[in-house]
Amino acid sequence: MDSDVAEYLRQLRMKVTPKRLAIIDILKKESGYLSPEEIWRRMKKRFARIGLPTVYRNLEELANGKVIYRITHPNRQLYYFYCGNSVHHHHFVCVACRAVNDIEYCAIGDLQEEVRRKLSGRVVSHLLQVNGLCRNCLKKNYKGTWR
Amino acid sequence: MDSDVAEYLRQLRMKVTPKRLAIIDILKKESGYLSPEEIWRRMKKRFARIGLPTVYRNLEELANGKVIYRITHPNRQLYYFYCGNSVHHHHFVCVACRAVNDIEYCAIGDLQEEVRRKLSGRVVSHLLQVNGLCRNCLKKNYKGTWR
DNA sequence: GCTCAAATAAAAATCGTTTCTATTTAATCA
DNA sequence: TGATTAAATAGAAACGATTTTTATTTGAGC
Ligand SMILES: [Mn+2]
Ligand SMILES: [Mn+2]
Ligand SMILES: [Zn+2]
Ligand SMILES: [Zn+2]
Repeated sequence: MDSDVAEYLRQLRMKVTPKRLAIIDILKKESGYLSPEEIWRRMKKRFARIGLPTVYRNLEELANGKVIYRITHPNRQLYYFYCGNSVHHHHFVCVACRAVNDIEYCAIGDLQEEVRRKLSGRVVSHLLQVNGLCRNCLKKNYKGTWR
Repeated sequence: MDSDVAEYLRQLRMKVTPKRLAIIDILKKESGYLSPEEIWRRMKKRFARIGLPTVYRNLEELANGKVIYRITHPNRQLYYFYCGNSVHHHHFVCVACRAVNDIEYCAIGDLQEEVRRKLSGRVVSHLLQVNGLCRNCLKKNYKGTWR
């Protein structure tokens, strides 16, 4: 359970430090995305000394290693969430409660096809994020602006 | 040609100022996206006095009015481009030369369907951007990192 | 032309993020 | 185990893209 993560970190040639594990644990327990500062606040409950730059650095490294992911937020600040799903997929983000859920559908095949046929170009990466209101926030009739 | 823009600005209740028109004109003439500072540099060739905050403010307001659009860049800074296509579509962005081309294909119907069926949620917006190398940069064998 | 809200210039501030440097720690191996 | 060493960290400082502020100018309506 936690040893998967440790093993995965070793594969990435990253040291298995208590703070790294804690950051992953915090994100695992959260259903939605968090900002570096929010993660830092939670870290301060677990560690007497923990610097904000450490949180930033680890978040970036973990995202590089695909242990965690970023969402694209209209305020253009950084937000991260944990996702253990290793097959290609995208995300449905609740703009009210910040919950992140997997979306299986991806039309990259058709997109590549159109780029090749009409533009003679080559697709290198793509970004698909679906935003909206999750089941719960829909029930609560949340007036949806981004959080 | 330029009066379309003026008319459209009036519809948006925005004053038709020379600087606003110049910003749109600069973006229209560009095949790719530009940063606020790059637009400012071009503006300084046309106006003796032009402040960077004016450029920022106008870019945001024009984007709100859908006269221009943003791209999502990995460095999380602001970039804008002009697009006159008024039907729903997405963009293919060349990471080498910054060219932006329209993509017609959009699977929003299927995505909404999946969100409703599997998550009982409601889609409010979606973000689809395809990145890669355009025809020309492919020819030049450009080693593609983002610009 | 006159009026007034909107737009602007210029300077300053903001603040999320990154960099720097000395210190600590995890991993390796004797 | 203890020594070694590169990676990780704390804390302070810097950074810089973007935003705010205030006085001045300008476009639109009459
Ligand atoms: Mn996922
Ligand atoms: Mn377009
Ligand atoms: Zn995909
Ligand atoms: Zn779409």
